[in-house]
Amino acid sequence: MTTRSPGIPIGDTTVADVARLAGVSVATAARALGNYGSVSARSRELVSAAASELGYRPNMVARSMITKTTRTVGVIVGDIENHFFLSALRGITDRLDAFGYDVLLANSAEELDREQRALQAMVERRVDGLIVTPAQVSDRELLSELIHQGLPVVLLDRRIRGLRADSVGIRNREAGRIATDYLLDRGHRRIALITGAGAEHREALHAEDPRELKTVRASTSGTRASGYRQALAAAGVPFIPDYISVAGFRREDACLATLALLNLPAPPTAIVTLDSGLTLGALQAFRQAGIRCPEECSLIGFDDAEWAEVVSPPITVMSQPVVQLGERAAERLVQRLNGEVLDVAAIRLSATLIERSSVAPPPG
Amino acid sequence: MTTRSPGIPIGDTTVADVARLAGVSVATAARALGNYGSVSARSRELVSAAASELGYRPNMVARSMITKTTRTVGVIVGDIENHFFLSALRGITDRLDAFGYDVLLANSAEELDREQRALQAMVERRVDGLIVTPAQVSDRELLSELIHQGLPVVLLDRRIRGLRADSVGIRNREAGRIATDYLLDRGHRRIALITGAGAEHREALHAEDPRELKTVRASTSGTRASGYRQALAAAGVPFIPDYISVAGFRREDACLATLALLNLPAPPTAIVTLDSGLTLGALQAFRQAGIRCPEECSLIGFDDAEWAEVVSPPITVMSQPVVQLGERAAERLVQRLNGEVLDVAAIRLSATLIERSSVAPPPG
DNA sequence: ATGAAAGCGCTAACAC
DNA sequence: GTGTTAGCGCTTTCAT
Repeated sequence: MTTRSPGIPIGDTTVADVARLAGVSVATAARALGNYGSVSARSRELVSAAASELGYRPNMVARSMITKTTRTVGVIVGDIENHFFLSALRGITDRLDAFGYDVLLANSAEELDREQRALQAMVERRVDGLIVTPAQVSDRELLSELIHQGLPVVLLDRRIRGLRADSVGIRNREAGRIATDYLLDRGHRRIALITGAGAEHREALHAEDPRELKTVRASTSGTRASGYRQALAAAGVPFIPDYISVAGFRREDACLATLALLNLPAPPTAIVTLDSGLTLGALQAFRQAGIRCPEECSLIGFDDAEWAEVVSPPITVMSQPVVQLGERAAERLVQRLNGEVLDVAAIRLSATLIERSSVAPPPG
Repeated sequence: MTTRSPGIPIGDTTVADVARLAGVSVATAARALGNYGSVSARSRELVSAAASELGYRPNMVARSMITKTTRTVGVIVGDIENHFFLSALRGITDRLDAFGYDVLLANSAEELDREQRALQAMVERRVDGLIVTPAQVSDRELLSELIHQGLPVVLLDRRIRGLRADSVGIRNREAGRIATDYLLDRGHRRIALITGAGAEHREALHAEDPRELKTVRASTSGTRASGYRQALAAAGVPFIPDYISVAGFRREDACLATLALLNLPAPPTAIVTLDSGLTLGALQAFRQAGIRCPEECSLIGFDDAEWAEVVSPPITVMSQPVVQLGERAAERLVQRLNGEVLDVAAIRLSATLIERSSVAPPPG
């Protein structure tokens, strides 16, 4: 039940008003309201009665002014429509909520300037910490400066070389290796990989010398590709640059890439797609080209999307514990927010292979 | 290039510091920095030089204190993992970003107390406005009070009876009718509908008297169901309560519901699912029961999910312009934030039917 | 165009 | 346990 009359704008009544009505000092009222210091039971009652009569609502911005903490963390995601971020966000908000933090959300849309603007805005709003999925081509300048200044930052999914910040993600190389090994074990030798990495990484990904991959190592794709090459090498299967297809980020790109792969003189008998959007694209290509999966071409994807077991064939995937990833990022951040002194850590969780029906031995 | 030395915490330098270094008054420095009032070109230069030398960063919280505006809008979504909200969020953040507003995000997880807490937190943080997808069972008390106090609020997707707030969504009755008509036109007479509405709506949805639907009209499901019944009535097809299946919100619920429907003495020859998760569940059930779609049972879903055209069969859906819905909500809110005096409006966009291959004439 | 000074609503010393 | 007071960093009269 609300005792106050309607039409009174929010924030019209202050602690001073409450104090006056309760017949106590502002300090006492503030203590009672803010639940700190010591207040007698009687004062507490008086104050809370006055507060509810006046419809008092604490003003966090005034409080932040003094305490220099906003209990807000900024979250910058690369692409808000990507299911990965969505689930991660779920983990982040749930955990953060439990610790009493609110989330200021920004979508960089993988654009550098939007990321920078978001970063700027968050600093000006004095967020207590940041969880960031740096855009593909990220300017480490500002982020790095903020970290130096002591702002707690945790990087999600992607890492940035030389940035002294915690990061949370899966063991990408291992995941790439497991997926490839799985295919190798079933007899595949012509295994293609479709990645969504930016075109700027094409050369490194195609290079004969695996050490070139170092330049793209910060990207999840580069690391997964490196796992793929490790697996091939271990099995004595030669690396064929043409089998690495650097598609764009959209599904259509992956569809085209798959079609191109299928038209190669020696087309692959199996394909690994590095994210769920790409998997969808490959599936679409199979359909268009009339290729039966897994009979004619096997497929293994990344990320266990909601549709993965409903499509036909149900897709075998490397499943990332996405919600957990978000949770861990939030937890790590909260530790720092609590003032714990921690070494910079790269928190890695394992992706797990979920066997379904999109992989079979190669034809013939 | 950053001129300041590292290690200086954010917010350590204030306008006063800048003013001192620039040799001007705080007022002048503030005017130059905040880009208001009038400042001579010379002062402006002096100030901005001093500012960058000191690495000055405006403090929005102090500014908000004075201006009583935070340039922040709160967004409360019902289920952050639902693709619908995700896309809507994309529309919201993009538009809001363009207008210079930041987003404070909260996930109510369809729980009333979390919604209330989020609302409370946002008020205390003095957001300038709110975009809310009220939880299924929403307590209109607080929201209603806030609206009365003049806080701009726009409701997304769902509406709340008796709440004087703008709302944005699709024409649900029309959409329900179109989907049903489409099936009717192809000869179906036994058409089932699977909704995710809470169990509390089961009775009203099953009632013989369509007027009962009024009680669930605020829910999107109720209104869509009402369109379904309109269509049946217009075609002279009797309404069969058993054909309305009130599933939970999870995919498994829909799967079970579909299985039950299929086991009816006179099973439906077509099914309408009211959201994409339910569609996935129905598909799963078809697979489990070995039912061929559309040959044995047709299916028409709501929401054009990314996988809709890749599954087999590709699903015919009522596509909601989700991103646009988010954009319109944001735009409407900004208008109010700008002080425009507007009547309360229910902004309705149309859903469109996307024909694919999950609908065929009934068997036999 | 500029400056001095008065707060915004709250918390944090510091007395009592 | 309570009150007084001094700010937090900024904007905003109101003079000049």
